[in-house]
Amino acid sequence: MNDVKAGPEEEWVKSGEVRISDLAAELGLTKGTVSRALNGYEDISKKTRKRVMEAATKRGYVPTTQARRLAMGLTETIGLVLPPMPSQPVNTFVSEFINSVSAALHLHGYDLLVHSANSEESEVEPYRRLVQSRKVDGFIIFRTNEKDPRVNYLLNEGFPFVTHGRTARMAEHDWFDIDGEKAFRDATSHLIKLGHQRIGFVGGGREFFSAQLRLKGFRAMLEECCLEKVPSLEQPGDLTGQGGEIAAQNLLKQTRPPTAILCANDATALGVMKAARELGFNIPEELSVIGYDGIALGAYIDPPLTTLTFSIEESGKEMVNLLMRRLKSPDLPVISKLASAILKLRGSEGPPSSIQNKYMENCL
Amino acid sequence: MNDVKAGPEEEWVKSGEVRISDLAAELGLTKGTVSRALNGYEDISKKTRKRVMEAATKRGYVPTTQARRLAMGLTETIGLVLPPMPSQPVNTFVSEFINSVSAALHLHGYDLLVHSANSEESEVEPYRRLVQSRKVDGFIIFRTNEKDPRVNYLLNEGFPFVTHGRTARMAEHDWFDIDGEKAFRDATSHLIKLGHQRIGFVGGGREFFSAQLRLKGFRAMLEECCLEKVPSLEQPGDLTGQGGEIAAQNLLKQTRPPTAILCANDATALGVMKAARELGFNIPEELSVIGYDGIALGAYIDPPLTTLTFSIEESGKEMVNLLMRRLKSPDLPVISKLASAILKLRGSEGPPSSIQNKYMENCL
DNA sequence: AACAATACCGAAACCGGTTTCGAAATGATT
DNA sequence: AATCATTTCGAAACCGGTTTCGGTATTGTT
Repeated sequence: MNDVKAGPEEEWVKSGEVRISDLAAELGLTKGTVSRALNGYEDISKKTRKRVMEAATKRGYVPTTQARRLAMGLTETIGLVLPPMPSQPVNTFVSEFINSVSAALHLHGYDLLVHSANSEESEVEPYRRLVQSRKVDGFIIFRTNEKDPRVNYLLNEGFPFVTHGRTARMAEHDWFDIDGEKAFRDATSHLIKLGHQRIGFVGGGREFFSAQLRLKGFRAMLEECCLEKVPSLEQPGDLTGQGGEIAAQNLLKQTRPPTAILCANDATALGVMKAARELGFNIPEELSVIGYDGIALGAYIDPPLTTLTFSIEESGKEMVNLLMRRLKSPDLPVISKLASAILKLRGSEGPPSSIQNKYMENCL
Repeated sequence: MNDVKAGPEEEWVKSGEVRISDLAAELGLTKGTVSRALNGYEDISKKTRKRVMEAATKRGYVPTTQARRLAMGLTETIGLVLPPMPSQPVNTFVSEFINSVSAALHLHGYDLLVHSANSEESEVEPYRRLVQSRKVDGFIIFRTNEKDPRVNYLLNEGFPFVTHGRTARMAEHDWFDIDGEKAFRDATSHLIKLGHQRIGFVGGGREFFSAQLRLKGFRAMLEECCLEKVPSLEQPGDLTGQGGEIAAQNLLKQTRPPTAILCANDATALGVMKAARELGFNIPEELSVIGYDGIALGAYIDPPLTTLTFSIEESGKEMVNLLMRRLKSPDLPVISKLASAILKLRGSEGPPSSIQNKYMENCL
């Protein structure tokens, strides 16, 4: 039933072979008229419009995208450049994100062009190429840095884009972000309420703005609860499992190790848990661990990883909305959207062992 | 230094604004001549060619992709349709795959169009749309089923594509695959050599050809080693963590549970490990578990997951090579490439506890 | 010096659509 | 019935390139 019998005398059965001029000739019209009939122009009589549309569906006419786009002067394509993959990609985020962005774009008739970044060349080079060759109408950018060369280039070029994550120039471009500061305030508060007094933090690289904001939220809540800020409990990381391992070793080998560790993402958290196991810390009895990202895998490890999670689907949808708005009216003021993450308790955190918990009454 | 000073009198500074006709006018040539000069035609004198190319680089001329493609009658774009994401996506594979495919395509001057599959419509619908609107020249298909509607459609349409994975019609199309049969023979052999006699298997859905082949390899090695085939030790799965959990419960609640479980992929293996923990089985002392996919996360759980792994980068590269060959000469005979997975020992397997191991001498 | 061969470039068609403009046909008005 | 407004469509330009074909200008041959 899926077969299409294509006799040699009816080669038109094969889809995608009929052009607008064929249709026009068959109907005794010009291609201009056919085009207007199909595109809903008002200066076409109902009768001819009907004739045209029937012939079009009967013959399976679908306009050639390239020609349409050339004529209309737009590509109906959005570019997404994958950042160079870290050697240990725990990136379930990326595929889900691509999926949701692509689906959202499709609703607007747009396509998604995915480009990979060659790590040998400059970060902006792929963007420059795509802009110059006019392959895309706009960009989706994710994993922003505070000072982001991509953002600088595109702003300078006046080329439309939306970022996932804030930047130093966030007042000049549309962006979507998760409120990581609030998220980490929440997570920190949760740990403090459980009784933790010494809480460690493993961040991302200095270049990741979002990681900085998470640290900020962590510090803010500590201060709000009158807990002293201990510099040695704040360790840098690189958002990978390995980075988490190293940071955790630095934390747990201290004479007074923390009773809980907040991690800038789940990959880091997994590294932290690995290091903790190897150093003989039981989780969550002797060490609570909380991650950020909500990767599904976290539910399958032992103990299941408590994490801050957000809807990737929503992220994609919102970003596409922002971008479409920008494309439609380039001169509108920039807008942004901040979504919040929620703390998904799964079991890798709990109250500290009672011995460690002797300063509880310090604060309210 | 990243700034481009664009005075109002030199709007040409902005990239992407100069057309081939502008160049031609400036040089006193026709656009046809300019085009041929830039594209290396032989009927252009060295002198003019030099003039043209210098002017082109000076003015930053880059041909408009859409126009070029329309004129040349090809899209230089390859389509990749993401299968509907399972609710529990442990798909680090997908992003890595997209990345490698995209990078490989770029070397050939091709772009990657990523489309998401709407789960409400037919599986082939996205392909049909992309073919009819002539948005792509070919497809990369992955996660094939034995009877694959997408393959049927494209074969019927005579449209170029390459699959990652075999199908029932693999003699009719180019494909790349990992030798899952051999991989599971190896893994099974490894377990048998460790002393395991009762080995469980958690497969993928019946529809996944690759999962069937893995089962086949498992059975083949059992037979080769004179171990009896126990039907109750072969459990179906669905390549998700949840499926693994359920299957593991079925296996481990038997009166004589297996001492090792082979899983059709890593997500399944994680589910199996979770269920095993909950039922009180220590891994690897009381139960060995082996997965398939080599996801990086497996190294961070406890115990680290032993798995069959292969190079996703190689997969992408090889598939692109096959597809490019096909596009260049559509009438060449179909070819295929089979790569092998290697067993990455990480710690989730070991010898069975001695009590269970009393039938050792049954076989050579 | 006359003629054939070659190098080089212009002209124009083409890819497959969209959109503007004007003219013909139709209908309404007086 | 003549005039005017509307409806409806054809003609042609256009988007920005590529490619074929043919005609000069130049060079090489005898």
